Amino acid sequence: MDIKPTESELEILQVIWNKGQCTVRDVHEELAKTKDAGYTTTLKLMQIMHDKGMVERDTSAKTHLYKALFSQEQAQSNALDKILSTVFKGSTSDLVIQALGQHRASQDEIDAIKNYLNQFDQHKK
Amino acid sequence: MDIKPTESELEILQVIWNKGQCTVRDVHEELAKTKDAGYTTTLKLMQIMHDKGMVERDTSAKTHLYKALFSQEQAQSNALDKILSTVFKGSTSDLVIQALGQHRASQDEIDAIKNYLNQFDQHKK
DNA sequence: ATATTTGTACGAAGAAATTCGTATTAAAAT
DNA sequence: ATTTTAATACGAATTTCTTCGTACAAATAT
Repeated sequence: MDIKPTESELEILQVIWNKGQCTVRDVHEELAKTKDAGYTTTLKLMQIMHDKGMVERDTSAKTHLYKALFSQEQAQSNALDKILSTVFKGSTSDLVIQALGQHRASQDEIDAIKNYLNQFDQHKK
Repeated sequence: MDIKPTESELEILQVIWNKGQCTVRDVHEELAKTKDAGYTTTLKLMQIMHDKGMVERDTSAKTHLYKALFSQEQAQSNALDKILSTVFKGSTSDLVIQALGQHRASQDEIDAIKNYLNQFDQHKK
């Protein structure tokens, strides 16, 4: 499958990933908090996402229920690949260092990353 | 300034960042290696980028010379912000760990990151 | 039962990004 | 000098994304 959600599609997917399953209204109310778009706009977008095969939906009841057909992790992986190739010349370490420099991580987060790296070392050894 | 290059614009910027300075032909030949678009398409895009204030150009000679008006680092920073908010729920450590897991870093890269993290610690202390 | 509310379907307008053809001019080659 | 090549300018077609209005159907409230 071709995972390349547009900007608006990602906004919607985020809501779906959070709730696991959503009606159009769920998504719309969530988006309405930070944005103002009409209800039918959200509806249409979700229908298009369905046409594209990004989400599935249960139409057994009047109000349809949508689920994502790929995980947030897959989207993350894709997003990383994309920016790695478009702005980081493929250098993961550049990306990591820049990310850490830019958004101060908490000590816990830093520890988590260190642990991760250490695990890696042991594995290599 | 508003830095939000489109997909095609990023492809072009990459070439410009690499060479530092480019003619349309430079860019086009580079892109032609992996893509096939007409020369005037690239030209037009670069003109639009100029209109948008993304690049400057020296028109003193017949063949114009283009330079980026923002650095790759700025674009990186922007790209990171964007995917952090759209697919990583703002969690830098998630992003970092996923990036490391996905693209095996070399030992040198891992060391570089560790050093970076250690520096951070000392600073905090 | 009827009116209102809540939902989907869908066409179409609008906006943004991409692509390309043609005109024109400047430089280079013959 | 003239022809050919290489460049820019720019309008316009195309495609993709976004937004919204209107039509209609089902559920709910009166």
